[in-house]
Amino acid sequence: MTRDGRTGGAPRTRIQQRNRRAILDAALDCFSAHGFRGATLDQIARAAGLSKPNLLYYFPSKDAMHAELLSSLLTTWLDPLRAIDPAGDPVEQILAYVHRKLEMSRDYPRESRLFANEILQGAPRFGDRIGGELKTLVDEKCAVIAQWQAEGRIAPLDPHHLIFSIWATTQHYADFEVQVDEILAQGRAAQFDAAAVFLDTIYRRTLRP
Amino acid sequence: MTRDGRTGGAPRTRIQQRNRRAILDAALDCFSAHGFRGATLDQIARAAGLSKPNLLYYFPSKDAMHAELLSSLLTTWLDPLRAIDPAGDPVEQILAYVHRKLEMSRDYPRESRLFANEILQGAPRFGDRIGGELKTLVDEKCAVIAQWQAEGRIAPLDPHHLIFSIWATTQHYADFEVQVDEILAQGRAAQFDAAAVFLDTIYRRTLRP
DNA sequence: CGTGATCCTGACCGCACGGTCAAACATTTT
DNA sequence: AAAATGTTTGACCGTGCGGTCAGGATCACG
Repeated sequence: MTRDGRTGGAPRTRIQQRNRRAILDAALDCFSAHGFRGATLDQIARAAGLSKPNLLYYFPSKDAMHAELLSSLLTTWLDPLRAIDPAGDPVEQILAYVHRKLEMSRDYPRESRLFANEILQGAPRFGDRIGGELKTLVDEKCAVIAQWQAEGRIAPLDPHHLIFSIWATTQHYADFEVQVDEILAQGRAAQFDAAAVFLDTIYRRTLRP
Repeated sequence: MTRDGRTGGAPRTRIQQRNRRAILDAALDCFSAHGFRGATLDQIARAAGLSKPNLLYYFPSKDAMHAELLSSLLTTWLDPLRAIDPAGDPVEQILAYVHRKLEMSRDYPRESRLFANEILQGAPRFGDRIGGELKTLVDEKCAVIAQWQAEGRIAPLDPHHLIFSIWATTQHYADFEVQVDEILAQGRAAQFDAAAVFLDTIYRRTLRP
């Protein structure tokens, strides 16, 4: 037994790296598609091409896999917001944020759904992370937006609700993918191109001072 | 044994009405909070104040409860969209739709989350209903919106994505309630008032020809 | 009051789940 | 080549799940 419980502990061997990666990828598939309780270890094991006990050789428990996924997700998930530059052009900064978020929905729909599943069910295993760094970052960026508004550089709008609307409209394409697919009879690429045009338009109109 | 499997079958006695109601209400609580697999019959039974076998006296299975909830949900869920009047004023019609949807998120958050849970996980027990009446209705209303645009009465925007954005922004307040609560430090009523103002503003700006 | 229909429950069943473990297998080190 | 370390697995365990059933309690009604 070599596994330590530490989340960030650098895996020593190549085989550990490969297997941990495979497990987390399979777990992401299952958790995002069926929720935490809906996903089973056997399912994850099969998807990862490993046996169930072998999964538990690399991770102490099902919760541990889920926790690691969520934990490593939050950071990258907030990066686009973090990248909003107070020194940049207000409208372009916010629009760039919209586009980055939309691209994340296109390129990482599983991560979006994992997140959505967790929040939907009351964030039972996420808890303080939301009230913590997320709220801090959001409040910080809202202050920037409020400042821009005070300078008359974008239209006055409740910054928090503006951010909510950006989250909602962009993540919708990942979280509700089956619905979107069913209603739009076209390929994913075309869907996202059209969505980009649409969101660009409405936020440009919305933000114009 | 008196129960027939029919979904619309009118319950004969008062006690049947009361208990079926209580069960469906408890089931809605559980399913919306934990997803289909996450909810257990014992949990639902406790919430309904009945014993587990008694639940299965009124419903043949857990799936049946879930199916009945979803089935009776879809109709009322689409009513606000159905109410869009081609003969009315375009901007006001669409804004009224936005407000109705937002009110549904405020007044029926459990239903919204039940729906979200189902779609998120690929609509495994919903299936053709989406491709059926939902798509039909949406396409119909999109045609109305396209007509309005052709007449120059509202701004040209992809109608499907417009509807997606309305769904996303309004349902967000129900589906991601814990996140919204955590970030906004205020009561629910104030949240929804602010959201109404915000959405009214952005869609007014967006739709103006 | 009696009697048939309806309503309710404790005890139980089979199964699948998360997790354990001892032992086999593989790889590296000495 | 053998010892030590690291990796994998089949078999197993306890629990909680959805669901069943025989029979008891309760009700509606003649």
